[in-house]
Amino acid sequence: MEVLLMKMPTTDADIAQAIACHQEDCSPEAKKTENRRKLHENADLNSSSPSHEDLVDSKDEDELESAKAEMGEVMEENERLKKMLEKIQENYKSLQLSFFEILQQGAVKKSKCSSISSDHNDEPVVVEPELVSLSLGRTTPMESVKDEKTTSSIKSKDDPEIKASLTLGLDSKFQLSSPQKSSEDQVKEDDGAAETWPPNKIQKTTSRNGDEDQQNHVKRARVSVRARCDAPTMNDGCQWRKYGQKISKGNPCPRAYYRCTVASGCPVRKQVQRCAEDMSILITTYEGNHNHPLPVSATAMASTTSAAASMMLSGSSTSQPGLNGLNFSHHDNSTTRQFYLPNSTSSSLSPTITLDLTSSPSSSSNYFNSFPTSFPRFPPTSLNFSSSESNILPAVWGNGYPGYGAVPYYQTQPGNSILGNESQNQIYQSLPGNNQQGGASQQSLTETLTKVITSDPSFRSVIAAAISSMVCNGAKSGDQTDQKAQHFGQKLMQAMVSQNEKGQSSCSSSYFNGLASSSSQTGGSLLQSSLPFSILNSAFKPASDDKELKN
DNA sequence: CGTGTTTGACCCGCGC
DNA sequence: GCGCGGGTCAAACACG
Repeated sequence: MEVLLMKMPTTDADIAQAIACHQEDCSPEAKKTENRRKLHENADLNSSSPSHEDLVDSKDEDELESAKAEMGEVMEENERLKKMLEKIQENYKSLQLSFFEILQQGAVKKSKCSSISSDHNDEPVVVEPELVSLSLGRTTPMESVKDEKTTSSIKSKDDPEIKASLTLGLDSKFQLSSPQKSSEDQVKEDDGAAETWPPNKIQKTTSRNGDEDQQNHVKRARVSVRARCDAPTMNDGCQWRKYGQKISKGNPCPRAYYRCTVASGCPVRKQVQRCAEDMSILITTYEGNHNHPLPVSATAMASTTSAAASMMLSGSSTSQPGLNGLNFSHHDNSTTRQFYLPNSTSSSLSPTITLDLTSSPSSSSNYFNSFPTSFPRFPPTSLNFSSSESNILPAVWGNGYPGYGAVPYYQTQPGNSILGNESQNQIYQSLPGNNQQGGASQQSLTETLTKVITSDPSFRSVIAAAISSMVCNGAKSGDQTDQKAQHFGQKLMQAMVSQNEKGQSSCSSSYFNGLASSSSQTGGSLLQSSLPFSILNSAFKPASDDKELKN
């Protein structure tokens, strides 16, 4: 029986438990439940081999002893929890102190700058101290030294409470930064959304300086979706009109060009091409954002692409090189080549993110990869949501991260993105510094995963949408792996919610509570029946998430 | 007849 | 400057 119980946890359950056990060795609650389970097993074992004599007495004794043992353990747990609470309080106080200290520094700097500087650069002066004060370790270069001192003096970065606060700070930064966007940027965003294709021609006429160039890069963000599909195109819910076909070099299969016909003037285009190495894999590359309401059936993919694009763009524009000592390690070309749009001029100019919904064994080992590219600014990024392997979580999460150019935070807002640009920053932040090399423990990986997902709305929506895509496909095909994926998604959510309820700050748990509750408000989402995600809410209403976060 | 697809021509960026 | 390759256009065609 015990053997059965030991084997009972499927890989999905293991994953869920691995996520739940992200703090220290394992969270107290998890230990408690584990102890209870063991006690229960003992009781079951005893009861499963009943002797006719002394059955009642031995049972009573066992119960008594087990009850005593349980009480002792519970008391131990209680003590441990008390210590943890004290620790959290201490950390909170020191954080608060450093927070006010930084605020004061910011105020001093502000007064200095306002007295010195002329009137035209007021805005950065106002913005910067706020960003610094709330970033808690992620600062502009100007403040990095001071901030490093303050944060390092508080506690080591490995402290989960600190990390939670860090996430909170980043979200706060995100929230604050949004209203700081100048009206000019807002106009640019609107232009980007209402842009009519072809953008290339617009680019020709408008590309004069770096800012506009960046805007164009933003407009041309691409999301590539790899999925196994027998049909000529993937049914993503949108209406498309084919406007061209070309045989690209290096691939015998022709590439088809489609544009969205749901609304006239919609700038969204997609390219559909079969993978040269595996004809059953359909590579669909989306470009642009829809400027019209989408049918419900199309929201999943649209949210995926939008969130993924904005995630990558935000990361590329705001991350700092060598952050937390992380560097990208280049993957073997043999495993990454398939993700490229081969020799695509546009792909080399455009940031491209790949959502891998296939079950290709060659790609199942990387779930957040970055690839070497000839264009250093926007390296193609891959999110792999392979559903065939049950060991989806322990996979290595990106052995490194690209050294994007450092760009001041307040200068870069994705043109058509409704999402914040914190995504990748948080991913960088959450990743345990040097543990990424080879022997990273599963614990740290799952911890990283959890933190990233819980702290980032856009990334969350990417995962939500991607999983939903798998679930939807599974519903059609009845594939067992997709059912696994669905199960995994539910486990993932449950694990994260429970984990957040336990040890972490209220930040993440309320995040997910809000997320779970918001899914009921969305209405009509394909996800609702299968997953407690809300694509629309998570992808397009980050502000509401942050409100939840505050509460 | 309206809508969508096909396909050759054209444009443009990039590398040599 | 030239060639190559990706992306787009638009006339011709197919289909309901």
